[in-house]
Amino acid sequence: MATLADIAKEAAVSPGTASRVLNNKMTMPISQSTIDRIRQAAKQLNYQPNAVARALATGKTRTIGLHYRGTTETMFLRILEAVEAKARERGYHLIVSSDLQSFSTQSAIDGLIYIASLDDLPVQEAVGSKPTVYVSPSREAQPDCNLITWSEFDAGQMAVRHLVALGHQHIGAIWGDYRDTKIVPPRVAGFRAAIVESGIKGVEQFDEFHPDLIQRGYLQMRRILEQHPNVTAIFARNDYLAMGSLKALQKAKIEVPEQISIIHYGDSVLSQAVYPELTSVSHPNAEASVIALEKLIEMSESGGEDFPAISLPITLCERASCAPPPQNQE
Amino acid sequence: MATLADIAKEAAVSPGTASRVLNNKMTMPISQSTIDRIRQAAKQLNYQPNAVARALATGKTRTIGLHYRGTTETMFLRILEAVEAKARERGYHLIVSSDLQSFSTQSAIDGLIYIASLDDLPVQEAVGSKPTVYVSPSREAQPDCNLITWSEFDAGQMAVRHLVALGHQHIGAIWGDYRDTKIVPPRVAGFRAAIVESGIKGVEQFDEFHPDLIQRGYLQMRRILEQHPNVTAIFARNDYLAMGSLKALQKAKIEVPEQISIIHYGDSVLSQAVYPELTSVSHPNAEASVIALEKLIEMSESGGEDFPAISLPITLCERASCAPPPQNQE
DNA sequence: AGTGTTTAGACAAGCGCTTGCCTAAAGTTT
DNA sequence: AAACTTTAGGCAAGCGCTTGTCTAAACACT
Repeated sequence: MATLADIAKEAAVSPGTASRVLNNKMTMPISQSTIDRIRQAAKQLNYQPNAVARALATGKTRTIGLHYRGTTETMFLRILEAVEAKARERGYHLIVSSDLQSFSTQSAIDGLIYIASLDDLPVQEAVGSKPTVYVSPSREAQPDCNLITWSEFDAGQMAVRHLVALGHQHIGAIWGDYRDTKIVPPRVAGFRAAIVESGIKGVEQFDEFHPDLIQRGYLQMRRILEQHPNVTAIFARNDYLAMGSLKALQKAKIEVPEQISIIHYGDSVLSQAVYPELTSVSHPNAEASVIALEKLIEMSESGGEDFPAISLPITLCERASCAPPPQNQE
Repeated sequence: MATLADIAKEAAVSPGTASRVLNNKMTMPISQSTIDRIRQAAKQLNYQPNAVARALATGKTRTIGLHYRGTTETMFLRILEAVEAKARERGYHLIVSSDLQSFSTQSAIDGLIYIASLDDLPVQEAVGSKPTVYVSPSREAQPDCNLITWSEFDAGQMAVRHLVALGHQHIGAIWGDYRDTKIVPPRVAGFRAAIVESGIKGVEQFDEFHPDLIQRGYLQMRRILEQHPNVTAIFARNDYLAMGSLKALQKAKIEVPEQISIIHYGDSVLSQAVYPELTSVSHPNAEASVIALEKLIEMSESGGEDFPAISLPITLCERASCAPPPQNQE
């Protein structure tokens, strides 16, 4: 492993000069011949700067922490790939952990992306003085909260509006159980608001607990089928619950979407893996995380200030699981 | 941010002594009172050692690179979580990237886990002198290859044997298209060997190209249905192809597993998200990656030597998609 | 020829931590 | 009491790189 001193010696210059040349930090005039000599020596010795030494000297590791947690699971790879591609483009590395502790102990990161899909309270303290950007839906937006967010209310509303537009008059919601989360309630509120605004009938289901979300969706769907046979469309709170609901319908030999339509929140690879492919309301988690990265880099490099919440739009992703309700019903 | 010098001053000792105490590296006797004083000063000043400086001094970053690539997608989170939990336990961090380049440029890792699900050729050069452990199925095992592997042949064989044990006599394989990979052929070989050993009929399908694997599975399943209506069981090469096959069956209103059974290779979250839940032959990718991590740490810390391939067993994960063939058929 | 201004690069002080080596005081042995 | 061993801890040299400051040569100008 060649060091800067090696190449300095080879090129007969001081390490300082070599450093400036190789980093293109020409804070002072340097003759072309010297530049060439240094560059060539570096090439010849296959010089790779020692990232650790550089980090110590500059105080920047060019590494960003990515903290994930919650039900992001099916989305995670998509987020990671997007963020990582951007990081690579900017010459950054990503340290990934689902444990905040591991970021506090070490100080090897320049900043932290905190993806809170559930309701973890962002603990500013935990990361010491490193800048942190939060990616989280519907959080209360304080002035300088460094938050990239989107509206869960809109998500609930959008789902219902889509179904209503198709002609549905009786919609069931599969909530799973959201008593322990803080981000689902706005989604529920959006659902309810849209139900009211459309003057249609909505039924909500959140009993039938089961530790496995897919199973929970299955059980709750069955309950809806038993108790509300006239429901023609279902809104599932997340992809796992949607999978469970679909299972229940398939098992009951109910055609989707001919007899019952399904729409759900949070489109992931799962949505496209099943038959029929699921129409979904999709949140901009990956995009938000990429923006978080860019903000973080900006904060770290140019001493950017804390910023107010940035809100991204929810989108509807139409696939095959929604159709107009059957004619001869209700 | 308190530095070691700060706490040394506070405790009225030299930084060197403080370092030894806080790292429990008592290479020399130190009085209890001094120890207490240092510990207390550290606590009081909320001392967090600077990981970068330590890394520079010791030559160890306590960070491992994780390089993933290929069709690992649906498995990835499982692998990551397993590896990360172990890393955390050992006080290590993980830098994740799907681009090898980003590891070669920086020297901020102590070692690299190279997960090659497809057929990337492990390029030793690319990572400089850092120890690398490969996680890959069925690769030729050289003496000191630092490889954690498993048998794809066994996987193909196990799938068929399971179906045969259930009474199937006519099995179809959905291969997708494996001309561009090096790891699928052994799986195919295992499939064929088991077909021959059982004296039953096997048909294989790998035309009908479509860039999307799920779609490809769908199309190929349809072909099998058309051309080999007597097939009673399907082995899908991977989870995406299995999803597509299942879709095709569901669309054709064929009951799984009552009319046709499905088994596939590579159990992931997808296997459990659909109805019926898919029986699968599952590879030890996550376990292998964890072992890779441990090996790497050992190599880095105790100067462990290169090691020969470690082969892990394939396992069968029985779920709901396989059953005996319908009685009245063939 | 003497003074002022560029130009080109050397020097060295860190960044914060680790660790081999050295020394002083205290205790032990005869 | 002299010589030796132990105990306790200081000292300082790095790790490899960055960067502010200083200097020597080269050039320009009267």
